[in-house]
Amino acid sequence: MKAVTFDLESNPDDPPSSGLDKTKTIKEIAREAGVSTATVSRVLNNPQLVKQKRRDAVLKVIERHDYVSHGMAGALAGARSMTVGVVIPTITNSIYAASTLAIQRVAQRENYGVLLGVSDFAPDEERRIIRHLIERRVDGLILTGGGRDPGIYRIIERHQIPYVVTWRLDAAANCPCVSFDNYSAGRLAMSHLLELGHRRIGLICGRSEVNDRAFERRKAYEEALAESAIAIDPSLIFERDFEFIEGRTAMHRMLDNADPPTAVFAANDIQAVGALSECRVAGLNVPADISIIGFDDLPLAEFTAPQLTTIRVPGQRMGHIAASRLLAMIHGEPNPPSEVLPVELIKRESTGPFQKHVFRQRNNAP
Amino acid sequence: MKAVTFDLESNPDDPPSSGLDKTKTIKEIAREAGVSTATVSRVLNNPQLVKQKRRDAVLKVIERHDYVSHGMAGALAGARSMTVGVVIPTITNSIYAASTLAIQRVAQRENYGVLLGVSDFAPDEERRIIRHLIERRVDGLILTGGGRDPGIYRIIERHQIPYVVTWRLDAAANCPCVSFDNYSAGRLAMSHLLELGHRRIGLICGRSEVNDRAFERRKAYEEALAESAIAIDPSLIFERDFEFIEGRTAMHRMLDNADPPTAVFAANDIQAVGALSECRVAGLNVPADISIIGFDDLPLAEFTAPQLTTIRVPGQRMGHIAASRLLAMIHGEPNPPSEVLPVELIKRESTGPFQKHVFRQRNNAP
DNA sequence: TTAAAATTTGTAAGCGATTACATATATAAC
DNA sequence: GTTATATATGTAATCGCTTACAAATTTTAA
Repeated sequence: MKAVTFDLESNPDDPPSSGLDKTKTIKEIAREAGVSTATVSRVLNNPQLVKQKRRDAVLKVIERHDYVSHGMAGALAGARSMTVGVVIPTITNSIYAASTLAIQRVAQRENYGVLLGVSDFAPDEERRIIRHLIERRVDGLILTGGGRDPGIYRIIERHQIPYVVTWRLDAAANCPCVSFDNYSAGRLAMSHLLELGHRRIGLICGRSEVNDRAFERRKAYEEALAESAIAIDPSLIFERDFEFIEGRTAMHRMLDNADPPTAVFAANDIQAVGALSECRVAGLNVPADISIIGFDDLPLAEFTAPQLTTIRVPGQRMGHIAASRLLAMIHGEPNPPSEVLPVELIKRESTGPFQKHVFRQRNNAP
Repeated sequence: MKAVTFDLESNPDDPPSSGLDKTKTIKEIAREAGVSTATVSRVLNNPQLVKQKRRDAVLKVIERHDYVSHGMAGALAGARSMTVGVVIPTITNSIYAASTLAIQRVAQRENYGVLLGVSDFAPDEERRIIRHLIERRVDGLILTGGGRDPGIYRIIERHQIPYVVTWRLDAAANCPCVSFDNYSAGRLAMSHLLELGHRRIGLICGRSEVNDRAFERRKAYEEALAESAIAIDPSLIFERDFEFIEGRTAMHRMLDNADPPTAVFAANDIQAVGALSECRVAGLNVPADISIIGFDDLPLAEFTAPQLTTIRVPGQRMGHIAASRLLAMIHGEPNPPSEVLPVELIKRESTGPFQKHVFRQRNNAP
């Protein structure tokens, strides 16, 4: 306010008294460089259209004033914001780090900025974030996982914003997905356990109502058991938040079971590590007494004691491909088909063959 | 392009043939609701200025069309973008998760959106991100750590964007800092080790040239030793990236030392966990054979084997306070003073008293 | 009932860039 | 040396919104 009043007193033709004055506009840069605003704009966006000599002169002025173009004005006029929005559920653990980083790198290479929103697994928050990103007129959107209110897709589509979904496979979706198949990845984990001879298997996973990845993995668990003619025991299934401590407490209750499992499928590494630590506290030997398999193959998985057997998920590749596809869509190419990437079983130390004798002992102790 | 041509053919007074047509503007909403654009704008930004009845009518139209205001146009006209930018070095590990989440919550409460940039510890990338955020005309900026080119501050200040710095303490900075004192936190860790009787102490930390937190912690390490009249042995100091594996390899080399340390200060929990796992592989008992203290108190620290002794850093509080301060600045309040929060030593299982006998044994083995 | 005050709405001038188009200048072709 | 072609620059309309100000309406006070 004060600054404005002050400005009126000074002659606009006067050179600024000090270097550090108010934000410069393209017009002022143009005047100072003795060119039109169009030329300045071209120097910034299509340098090859401006003669070398003039270009250098303009650049010098730009640098002298630390001029940064007003992106909003640019986006308004030019209709491109040069930004993509990325929405992930959490940064509390590093599950989405690899894919996010890959997205950022690809975007940056093409001079796009990335706006990251963290929904904290809350649908309302995710919706708010998406609206905010649309308001900022991102040129494209990368969403994580599925299972959201279809209204959200409608909004995005109304605004004709290209988007791709990662970490979830939905062949029927009307947008490209870049993912692995959570269901068959879950089956892969279960096969491993089953092949080791385990028949009493517990499950720890995320909340399947708000997390479709958890849902798919749980389904894999249940169907794998069914196909092996093993009854599903609800007292061996725990849906919890993505926290170490939740894995621990779930495991604790699992061990309290009258007939505890000989193996546990923890549908993410975080909970698996929590479960692992609970076993240690309980004096159980993994995998001799009980096998644990995780999911994700976080960097951490290699550094636990014992090292965690898990399912490696192609985080980086998903991010890379999703970003590339999105950029292509932004550039006007037609929607690419969905892409399904392979996962991999990483056998480490936390799973081993079923041994019937060992493990009833502990439970018989006082 | 095609759409534009097409539009010309249709009578602008015609009602749209289907619900799903091109993005609506405030003008169209206004026309359809039978009010002026000013009224629509007020419904969105100052609802109390519009009579109930009319407001409801406008809202109905807005909802029918999933209208989302063009934030860029708004920011251009109104000079507020309702967004704050946050720049952190990494999301690969969860060190900055707590503070970032807290920022997001505070911002959201006041209806601000958060744009998150991840610099991946690269100064150039950080600069690019900051420019991009300025271009998007964020209303405020929260930076992580110090040690960056002063030119960056100049740019931010030229654009008169309020900003605060977290995770680093710099009383002399001309912007508010919200942090703990990395140096004295480092001293706290060292005191713990020293009090346990250790005199041969190794250090694993981040790269002190690009990371001022690492620098401060290293300084604490060196000065603590100096004050205890212990010579600094460069062969016991390892500056590495923030990765588990780096902690492991650093530890490996440390154990190869002709005179290996009896304790290690790992200046972050990630590297500490790496070190821990290397000890296990080497058949060393922590803390009987060697003590390890971490830094940060990640959620993970409680779930390692053994549980990690570490320095608890007030991540969440930093984020909360930083965001609150920033919002106040955005609302025109004068810059608050810097704030220094306390840290805490969390004693768990990975540190224990010096025991001279045990540990030369291993090294004497073939 | 009427004037004054308070509330509600509309009008229209920007905000700071981009870009189609017109114009000016340089290069090429004959 | 012209004329045609290509290149370089400028002019000014435009993007969609906010908001100062003016105008209209309602409420309050006398």
